[in-house]
Amino acid sequence: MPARRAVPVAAPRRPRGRPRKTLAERDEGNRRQELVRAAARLFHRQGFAATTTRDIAAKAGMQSGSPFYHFKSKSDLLHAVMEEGLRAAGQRQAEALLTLQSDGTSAAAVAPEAALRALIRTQFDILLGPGSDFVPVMLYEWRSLTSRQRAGVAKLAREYEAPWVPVLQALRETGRLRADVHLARLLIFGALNWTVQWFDPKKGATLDDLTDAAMELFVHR
Amino acid sequence: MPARRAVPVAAPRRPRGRPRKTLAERDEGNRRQELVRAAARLFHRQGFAATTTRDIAAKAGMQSGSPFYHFKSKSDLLHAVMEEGLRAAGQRQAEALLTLQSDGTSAAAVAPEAALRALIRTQFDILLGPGSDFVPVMLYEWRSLTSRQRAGVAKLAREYEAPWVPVLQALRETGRLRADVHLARLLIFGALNWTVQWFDPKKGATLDDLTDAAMELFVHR
DNA sequence: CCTACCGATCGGTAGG
DNA sequence: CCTACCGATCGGTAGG
Repeated sequence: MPARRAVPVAAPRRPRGRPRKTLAERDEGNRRQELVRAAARLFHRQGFAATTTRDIAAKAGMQSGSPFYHFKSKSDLLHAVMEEGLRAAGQRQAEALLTLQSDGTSAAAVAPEAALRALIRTQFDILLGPGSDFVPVMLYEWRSLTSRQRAGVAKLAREYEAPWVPVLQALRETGRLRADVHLARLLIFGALNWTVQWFDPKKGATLDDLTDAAMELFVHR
Repeated sequence: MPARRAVPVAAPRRPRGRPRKTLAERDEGNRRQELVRAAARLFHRQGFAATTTRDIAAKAGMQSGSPFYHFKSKSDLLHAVMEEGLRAAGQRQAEALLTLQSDGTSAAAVAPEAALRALIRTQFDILLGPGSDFVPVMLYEWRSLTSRQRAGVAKLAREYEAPWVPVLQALRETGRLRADVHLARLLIFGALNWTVQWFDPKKGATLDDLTDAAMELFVHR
């Protein structure tokens, strides 16, 4: 048998195609998420412009340049915070509405009022509950997005807002709401969103108290 | 007659005491006010952190270092914007309430509802009417004050808010409001303050429309 | 993801 | 109030 031609020695064989993730690579998604979480908290507490990418890196345990390995720009980080916030919010809202339909109470009569209560309670949880940095950042920092990013976020926000309209419409038809439905929705959202500015759980009121007060304020007897 | 001793020639006689203001000096207050106005508009449009003192100087027709002749720091300028906003707002509110008392309608019955309408309408004017940059800046940028400045602004804000409570209390006693008075006031303020985020006069609704919608939403029949 | 760095910008000041 | 400037900070990048 002739000596085989020398072939370039291949590196130790590795499986073809997409490599199985090593431990470090599997971490990658987590590191990215840690950055988003750190950014959400800092943007919420200090505002976007007053937060440096160095602050965020430090909070995620990285060096100053490292966020830019995961995100093209500071504004992309802000965008990621908002998208994550709206995604989670939409999911929670959908779950709340589903629970409502399957809880067995006779739909027709109680429905719109119970639905509004569920929507409001969910909104308070998103705005003020544990881990609630993402949506407040969206509410108070959307000016800092590029206009292209802003358009995308606005679309997600409209999807989140959509389920409120038929509920308010139904309440209006039963005389429990007098105002124009669209203006009412905007005013109600303002009342809820503004709680981010003043609500302090240490002062005694709970999110349920807040929900009761809101229902009493908006829904007529 | 002996020659008089030479006396140092005095500069052209000027009146004693506080000098009459020259044109340039009379301008000084105006220049300061121009800075505050320019700052209010820019802080409102871009946010405090995203506005540079150079932006403000340029808008007031000055060089980059000149704002610091009038204000010790950027944060002092912000503080001046807020104090001016609250001062003007308090004055307008007081006028609105006075007009109410002297318009001749029999007080007892209509009073609380008419009073709430006047308060809301005034608030919309302050937030959305012509020249309405100052109070929105206060609402959305108070975090950027030093804690000492914040305490002063908070005190003025409490004075502005005070007249709302007895009005809401009276409405509650006549059954036109069901919610707790203090929570109701906070929720109502949120609904009004949030209009800064979405109200667009070009979309057809007027401040009177907004006032009607708010009254219909909050005041039960 | 770190190291080392750049270019730009910013609040603020001295001196007139 | 302008001129001229400083020191610090910041978003972002090259190269490994």
